Amino acid sequence: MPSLLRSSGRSESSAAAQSLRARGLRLTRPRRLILDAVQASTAHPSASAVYRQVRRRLPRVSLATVYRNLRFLAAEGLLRERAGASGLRFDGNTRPHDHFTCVRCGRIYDVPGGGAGGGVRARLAATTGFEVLDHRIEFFGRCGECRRRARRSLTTRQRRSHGRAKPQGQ
Amino acid sequence: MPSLLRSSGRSESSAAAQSLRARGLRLTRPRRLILDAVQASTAHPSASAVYRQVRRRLPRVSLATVYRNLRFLAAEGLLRERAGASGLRFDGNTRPHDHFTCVRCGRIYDVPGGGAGGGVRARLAATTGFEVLDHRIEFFGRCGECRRRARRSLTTRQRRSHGRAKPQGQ
DNA sequence: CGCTAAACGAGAATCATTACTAATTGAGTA
DNA sequence: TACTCAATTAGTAATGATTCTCGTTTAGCG
Repeated sequence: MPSLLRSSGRSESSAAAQSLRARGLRLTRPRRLILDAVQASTAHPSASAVYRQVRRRLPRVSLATVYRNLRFLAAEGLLRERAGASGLRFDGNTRPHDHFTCVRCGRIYDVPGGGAGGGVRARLAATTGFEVLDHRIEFFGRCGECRRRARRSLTTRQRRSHGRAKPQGQ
Repeated sequence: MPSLLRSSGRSESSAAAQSLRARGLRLTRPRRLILDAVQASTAHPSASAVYRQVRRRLPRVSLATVYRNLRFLAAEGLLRERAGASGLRFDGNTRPHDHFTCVRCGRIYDVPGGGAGGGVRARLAATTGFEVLDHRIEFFGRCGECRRRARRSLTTRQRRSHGRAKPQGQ
């Protein structure tokens, strides 16, 4: 059949695609969708979350393809990989920033950061003889939403004279 | 058989043991050996590294026991759990400190830290409405040993007019 | 078109971690 | 010292995430 309505028209013309092409690499449709899924999310998705998302548009995509490309895209610097208590996560925000993890709901928030980073890093470089190439700062605590929820249930508890509230995992 | 040569004499008298005992918990021999293994190491061992170590003195110990107790001891505050690119690691140093991971050899070093921490934390608490309970700072780069190694091979390379050095994983 | 390397999909294989269960052990008490 | 009960264990099965393999498809280029 002729090329009517071909979902992936001719080769990508985005900057990313061109940069890859120059090295004999391709920004295929699965790859593009995986990148989009991560970049569109602020939730620092896991590999399987990305898989679920990409599947909506490309139902036959394989989980292996998702893993393979998350790695690939991270190596190309188009996204960032980060390991934490909740396993591997991916971050479409490649600008320097810090993270805040809510210990109650498990959500990971981006926080402006960067500012203090330089100082922290300089301090270490001066102290040790190590060559510091990068650093990461993570905060743990309770996000605004969970603080409110906790306050509310605390009030309820006091009113009803009940036991302690049960925290829920992510 | 009667109790000749019982490897674990009478109950532990360490502060940790007593604190646990007060709550009906025990610092058993496997548990004690697991704690010792982590505390004796500066290498931030993985669960299986601890397993290998404990096995030397207690060959019949089970891997499940090691995992169970690493968790238990972390919950009791006797050691710290940390997740990173190289999976779950355990840290016998419960004082606040930061970490430096060498991207070449994979070793994780403790770095004094703490000092700058407070400021970093205060900044975030002020910026967002989040309640910050804890934070973690990690540095990445090349440790002294690896820098020396790199310099040496660089020299060699120059002498022989070769291509770029191949970094080796951890 | 036809070629070649890049990339894919499917499923097997691997690895770390957790769950389960019957047996053992420790600490207090009769 | 023996008894009892809950805590803890060893061993092993189950789970879940990630990686590997391999036969097939596809993009880009002559």
